[in-house]
Amino acid sequence: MRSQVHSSTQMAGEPTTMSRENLSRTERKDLTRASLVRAALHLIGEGRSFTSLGIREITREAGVVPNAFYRHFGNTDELGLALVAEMGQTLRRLLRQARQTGQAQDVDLLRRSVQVYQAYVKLNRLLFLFISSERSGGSRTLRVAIRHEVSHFTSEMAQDFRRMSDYSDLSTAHLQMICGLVVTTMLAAAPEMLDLPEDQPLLEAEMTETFVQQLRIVLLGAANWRPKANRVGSALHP
Amino acid sequence: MRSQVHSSTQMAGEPTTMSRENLSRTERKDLTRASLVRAALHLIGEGRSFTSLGIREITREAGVVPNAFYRHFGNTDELGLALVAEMGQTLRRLLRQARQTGQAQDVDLLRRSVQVYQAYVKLNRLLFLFISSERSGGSRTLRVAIRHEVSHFTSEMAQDFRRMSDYSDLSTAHLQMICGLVVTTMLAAAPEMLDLPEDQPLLEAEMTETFVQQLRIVLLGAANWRPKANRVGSALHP
DNA sequence: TGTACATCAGTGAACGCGCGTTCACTGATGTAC
DNA sequence: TGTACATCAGTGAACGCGCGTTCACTGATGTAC
Repeated sequence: MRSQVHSSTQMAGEPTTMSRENLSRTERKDLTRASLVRAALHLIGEGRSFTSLGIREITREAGVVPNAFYRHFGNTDELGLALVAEMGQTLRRLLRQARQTGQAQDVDLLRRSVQVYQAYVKLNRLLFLFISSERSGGSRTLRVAIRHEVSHFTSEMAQDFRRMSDYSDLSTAHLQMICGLVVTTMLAAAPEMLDLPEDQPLLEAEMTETFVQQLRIVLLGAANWRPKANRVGSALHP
Repeated sequence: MRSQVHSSTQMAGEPTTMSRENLSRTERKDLTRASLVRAALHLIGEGRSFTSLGIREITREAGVVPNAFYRHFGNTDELGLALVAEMGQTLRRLLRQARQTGQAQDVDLLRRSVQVYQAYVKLNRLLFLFISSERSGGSRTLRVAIRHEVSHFTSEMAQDFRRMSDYSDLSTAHLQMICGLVVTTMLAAAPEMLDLPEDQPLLEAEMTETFVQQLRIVLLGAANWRPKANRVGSALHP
């Protein structure tokens, strides 16, 4: 293993420096794997799109020989799937935290949730950059995987909605449709949050406000909306 | 100019075969330029992402020597900007057509508009594939250009909303916010429409229905929503 | 109208480069006895 | 516990390939007189 220390950023995959000593072979392998994943994320953070990353580029960043890549992944898409999995976990954590926040009786549940979301997007900046761009940009494999995670997230959110009195009489399909709208709005907001210049708190507050208003409109609409009977039928036989 | 005929697809940029004869130099140049743009779109249609297209690949598809590319564009991003411009025109045409459709007194304006939109997405399939994937995936230059076209489109839509009685008392900023939500929903729906298998009319009807319901919820919410006074202030000084 | 010259869209060959992937290897870690 | 062998994460060199970009060019089109 090279001792080469590269780039000044903290590699989150390696808890402490020189931690490779006193580890089993499996543990060391996992560290290398993690550092490949972190390297890819780090390159994304420098403005590269995941799709355009190459094996040599990633291994160079991770401080490992190109060939070593194949001990962990068959190709870059497989590494991408690891990132998608991480994204799935992040979204699940997000929902859990939003739920806790919601249980404390709160004057403005929506605004609190938006703040939780915003904090999450900033905290997981690189992951959100990744999914924003690969959700429709990248390889078919990645797109399918991301869509899968997102629809899973939507379903979990629908479960939570079920418990709220405003929506308790809606069918599962309709709840899914409503949460789909919420999730679309959330995911569209993420890249805009990430593009904001750091030193513009006013712009950020404005954007947050717009985002809160949009979600409020969606929820207001959803609370007042009820399906008309037989609409699918009439769409099929107009 | 090579006489090589390649690929079985109709090149929309060349109105009739052998049309190059009897044309001025400028006209021929424009034809080549158009065929480069069509070539890029065609490759997108084969599942390639625009970001990953190379100059050699595009010129090969256009039946022209790699070097010729530089007579028309400095790099692939410049070609992308041509596609963005085309997209802008398409969106403006869409709005015009939706407006005409709306003027005929119609029992269900929203559903009609959705049908117009769906037809447009299918008709301009490759363009919508392009913007879906480059909107957050590609180069910074392209992203900015696309975002610019989209916000222009949003503003025009806000103008149209202003004339509707349900929203006539809202400020420009609020109309923009509402239309932003509508546009986000529309753009998110496009790739899903395009991913549908051709031979599944039931699935398509279901998706259309979901899409109509989502927009109905947004409009219903927007019609009932009115801004609370001083909200930005309270967000800034919580 | 005819001629001499300028322009310039597209050609064809060449370049250096970084890529993905292969191969045989090394030497520390793990395992069986 | 000690020894002999197997495993396998990471190495280093090499390969063939397609890429972007350059250069001098060709010959039809356009222009000036």
